[in-house]
Amino acid sequence: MVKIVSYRDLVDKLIDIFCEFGYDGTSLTILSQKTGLGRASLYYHFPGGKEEMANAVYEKISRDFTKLVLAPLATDLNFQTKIKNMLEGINLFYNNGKRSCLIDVFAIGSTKDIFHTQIKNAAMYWKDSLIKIIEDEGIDNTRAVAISEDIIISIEGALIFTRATGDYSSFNRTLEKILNMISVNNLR
Amino acid sequence: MVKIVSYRDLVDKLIDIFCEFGYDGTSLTILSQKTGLGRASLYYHFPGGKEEMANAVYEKISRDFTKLVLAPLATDLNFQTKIKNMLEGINLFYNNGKRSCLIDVFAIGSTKDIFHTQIKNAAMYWKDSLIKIIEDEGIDNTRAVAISEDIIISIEGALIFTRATGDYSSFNRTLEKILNMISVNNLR
DNA sequence: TTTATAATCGAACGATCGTTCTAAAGGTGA
DNA sequence: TCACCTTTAGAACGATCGTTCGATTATAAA
Repeated sequence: MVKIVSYRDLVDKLIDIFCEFGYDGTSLTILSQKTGLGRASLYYHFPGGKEEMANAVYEKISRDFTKLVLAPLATDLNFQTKIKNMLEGINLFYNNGKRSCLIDVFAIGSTKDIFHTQIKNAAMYWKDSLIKIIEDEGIDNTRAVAISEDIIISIEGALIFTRATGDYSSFNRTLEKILNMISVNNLR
Repeated sequence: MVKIVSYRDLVDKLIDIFCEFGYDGTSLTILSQKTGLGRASLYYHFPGGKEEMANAVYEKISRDFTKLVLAPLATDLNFQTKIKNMLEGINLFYNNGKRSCLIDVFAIGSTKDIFHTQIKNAAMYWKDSLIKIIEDEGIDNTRAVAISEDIIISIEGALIFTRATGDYSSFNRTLEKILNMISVNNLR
């Protein structure tokens, strides 16, 4: 096990734990065992307890997603490059499809109500960002909306399919498919 | 609330409950309140307790999926009709995208290890069924695999996206997109 | 070395978990 | 009415939950 030496390491470890067991399935006993910290030590770092740990995890994930996936779309680079960079960000964010649970963990169970609005806003923002840069390529709105949804849906679906089958190659295949699809010739 | 008058109604209700709270998030207190049955009454129907309830739920879902989604692919009808019937089955199975959690509930938390193999097999069988009928249309294997994965991934992704955004229309739009995609002219 | 703060720990708390208990109500055929 | 089986119910069990407690160790500046 990777030794935890900083707060950042601790949050990274919490991400793995919540992903493996889900929020409701993660007990303090599990958290203590997997992090190597005593129960009281966890409460020293997160006085709000389990819920504050989930918040820290969500905020870390949210920052990573913004940096790796959303930020590349807001640059001044050309269209193809922006999409390519976004897909590389997706690959990093989801660790080649191996970390497929990031949304589901918070979309199910006790955390559902807490994070639903934030997840919704993130999805909408992602979609709107894609629509904007596709429209900038001269594509009409209706088609831009369809393409944007298609991109996001393909990525999310590939994550689910990959987790179900254990076949990580299908995740990478999907990312390549998206990259091929968005050559300007294919857009129209 | 719909009154529960039979074992079948009870299992249907359990599906809704597990979908809403997840397996680990569903307590016996919740189960008792939502079904209107006392704790001991639940144990009368499911002596194995919570785990047996989850099994009953999974088996019901599995039967529905086989009947609504897989069976249409194994008929003697023409290709387009088979796909069309499958998509209608998907629409029924997922209730227009409103029941998007059927897989995730069992793929996360304590039930993960129990049902992982079964979920994997179901996904593979679905994919193989699609590959077979696409190859029957004269498409080579490599392309048939890609198309099959694309269909499943689009459906699963649309479910995730729909749950995140609350926009059920994108689910139906995705099903229509698949139907348009699989006209034999577009396949090659 | 002394002192102050940061970080750790396991024991123990009340609450809730899944489960089991005993008993009663409801229904059916004799 | 009676006996019998199905189905119901809530109280109570031990176990585990998330949380808090008092106290000890580690770190670092004085």
